[in-house]
Amino acid sequence: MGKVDRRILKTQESLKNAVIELMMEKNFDDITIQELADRANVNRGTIYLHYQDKFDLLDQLIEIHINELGEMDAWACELNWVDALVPYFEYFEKNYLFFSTMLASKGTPSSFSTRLLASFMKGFQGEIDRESDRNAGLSDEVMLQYAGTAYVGVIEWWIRNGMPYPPHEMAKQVGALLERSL
Amino acid sequence: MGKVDRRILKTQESLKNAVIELMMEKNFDDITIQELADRANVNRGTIYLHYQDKFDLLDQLIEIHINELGEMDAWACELNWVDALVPYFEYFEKNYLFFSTMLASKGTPSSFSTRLLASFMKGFQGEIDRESDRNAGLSDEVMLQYAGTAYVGVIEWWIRNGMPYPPHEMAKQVGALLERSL
DNA sequence: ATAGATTTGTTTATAAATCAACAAATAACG
DNA sequence: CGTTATTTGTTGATTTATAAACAAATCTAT
Repeated sequence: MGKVDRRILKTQESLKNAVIELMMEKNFDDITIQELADRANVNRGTIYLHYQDKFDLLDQLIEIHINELGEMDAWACELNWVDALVPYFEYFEKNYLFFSTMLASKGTPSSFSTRLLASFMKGFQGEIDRESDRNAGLSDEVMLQYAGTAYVGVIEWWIRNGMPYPPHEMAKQVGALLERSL
Repeated sequence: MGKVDRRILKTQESLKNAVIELMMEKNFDDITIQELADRANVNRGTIYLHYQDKFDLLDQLIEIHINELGEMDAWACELNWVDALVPYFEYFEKNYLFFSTMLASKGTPSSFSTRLLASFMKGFQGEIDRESDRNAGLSDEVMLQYAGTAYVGVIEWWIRNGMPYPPHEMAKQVGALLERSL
């Protein structure tokens, strides 16, 4: 895709930061378009040039992160689980503000955790061990659901508790557990 | 004056921050217009919509601070010296990055210290004690030059040394000294 | 010194952001 | 309920920022 105009990127980043900031201060439903515009230092009308409404804005913000997480698969598919997880936890750490806000506000529209889970399960699909007979009698569906919810659950816990372990330590432990599960 | 378009303010602030940032990294003369544009995340041509060249940009940046310092006189003219100085040192502290960069780079065009000195001397003019005969035999010129250079000198020292005393302490000491000098 | 590469300052047309004004939808409240 | 106020989404005219291209000036090496 050709390069996007610099102004668009600036505006969108301001708005995305504004959403995160405001969501830390109040419920998403209580945020008004004017507030978003003020916080992002952008004209109210400008928002409508990019988004349908504030829900759309939040959706796109979520989508960006889901996509970025998805793209990390390509890099990781050659490594073992433990090493593959390191960049993920580093990503969570880097975008701590976003994830903690997203996972904290339970009333978030288009449930963030659900989308995260779906994304992870899709990423796990090719990784199930069918060469050995270790998983004979286990269905893909169950295994994916099992590993997916476990992974999301651990991330939620880690974020909510202020990231008590460094990313590489999390990768090591979670990687070992995932290896056993798939 | 009517309110300025939001885009103008954003662009100018980005550029002014960019100058300060780059001046901390390299000599002003070595900074290129393209670098400024990149750092400010602004098109190169946009710079010419606001400034003649990089010298003009720096000049206007300086002018803003000189003017803001000048406007503080109005607030302060009723107080004694010590109290009057507090907001000044708070201002220096708040804009630490600017002042330290400006006072550090000796090769700065349109010598910043000189302009600062002129501004202070002008502010001191009405403050010389002519009611008592304490200053009989002393010319305004000498007294202004004396107090002005002393004041600028102390500020330079304070900034260069990482502001070793809090603003109110500086105000107290410098205030006492200025009271004796004028 | 001079050939080659950067940097500069200007110009174009185009795209994006702005402001102000508006009616319609929602919320707040007596 | 009804009425006031707020928020929303859209519009149109205008301003600002953008990218790309250009010649001229300045820097850099050889």
